[in-house]
Amino acid sequence: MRKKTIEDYVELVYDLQKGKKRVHTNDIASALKINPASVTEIFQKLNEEGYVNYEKYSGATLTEKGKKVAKATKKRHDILTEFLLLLGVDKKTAEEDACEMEHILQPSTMDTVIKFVEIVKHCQITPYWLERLKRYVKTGKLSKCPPELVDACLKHATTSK
Amino acid sequence: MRKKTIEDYVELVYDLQKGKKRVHTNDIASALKINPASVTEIFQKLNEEGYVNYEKYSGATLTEKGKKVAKATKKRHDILTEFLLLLGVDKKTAEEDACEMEHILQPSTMDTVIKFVEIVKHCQITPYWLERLKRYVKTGKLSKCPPELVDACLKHATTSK
DNA sequence: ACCCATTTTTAGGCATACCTAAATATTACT
DNA sequence: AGTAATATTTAGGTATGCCTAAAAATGGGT
Repeated sequence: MRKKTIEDYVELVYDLQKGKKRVHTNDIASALKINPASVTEIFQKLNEEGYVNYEKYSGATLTEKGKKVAKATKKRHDILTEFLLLLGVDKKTAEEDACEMEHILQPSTMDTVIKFVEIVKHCQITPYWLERLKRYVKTGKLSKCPPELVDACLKHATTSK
Repeated sequence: MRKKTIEDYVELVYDLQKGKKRVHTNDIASALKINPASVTEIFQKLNEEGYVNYEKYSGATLTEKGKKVAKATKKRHDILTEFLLLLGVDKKTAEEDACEMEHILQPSTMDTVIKFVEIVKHCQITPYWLERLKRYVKTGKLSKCPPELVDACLKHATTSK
């Protein structure tokens, strides 16, 4: 199975598993609007590859391996969504694009994104130029950066080398 | 054909077309390290769908439609690479991840990325906190943001509302 | 405990994007 | 121009992730 397929399904099983013991083919099928028969096949393969414990007619639960993948994928998803939101992407689009990005970005890129989000979130304020970016994205108008601010940044940029 | 497949092949034809009249199945095959026979099939389908002019034994050229797709894809690719480089992702990884992202990001997300790159590039200096991010990515150590800078930003953030 | 509705699986099919082996076209050389 | 080497295509095959239709298992109501 493709990485994307494994991660997508395992993540969904993880979400649907909350509040119930086992996830049934129908749960996945209706969530994804695909045929239950297709989910049966997927479950069989996920079972073979050790991501779920699946038994005929009684649904599936995640194995430790599956849980690990699900949590990692979900974490990437959440961080990427937050990242896109910070940049000014609207919520729906951020969710959707994060859903694709979570499968393709390499670890070192994810690490960079994580640190980006971390820095911005731990700032006492939203960085000025991020606000500028959001305004630009929303209105299409780009304001000029105040010279005093450039100077202030410049001072720190050079002193830190 | 899948969007990704069309874009990837058309983009490659575009690159290989430079300096020669027609792109042959072998050119693509050796670039992608796949079997020439597979490229024949792809060319036939791209031809049917109007992205290339393909004729047996004589290779393919891009149609206007194909050129348009190739240029747009390439542009997205370049901007995404630049974006990731700005964040501190290393060159090789940036190229590779851009290559995947170029097919999945929605137009509004791409627009945001474009504006991000634009703002940072048109800054007289590299924004201070972007430098901080790069240092953090590289060294794993996160320096504290100088209070004066926070104050300066804060002033502009509030006055601009 | 039995029957009927619902859920789930099985079996067989399809498109995509790849493969190998064999056939055929092109080209380059003498 | 004929032939050998190379390039390209055809034919047939594979795995993936979906489908439909039909068979089989499950479970709730009386």
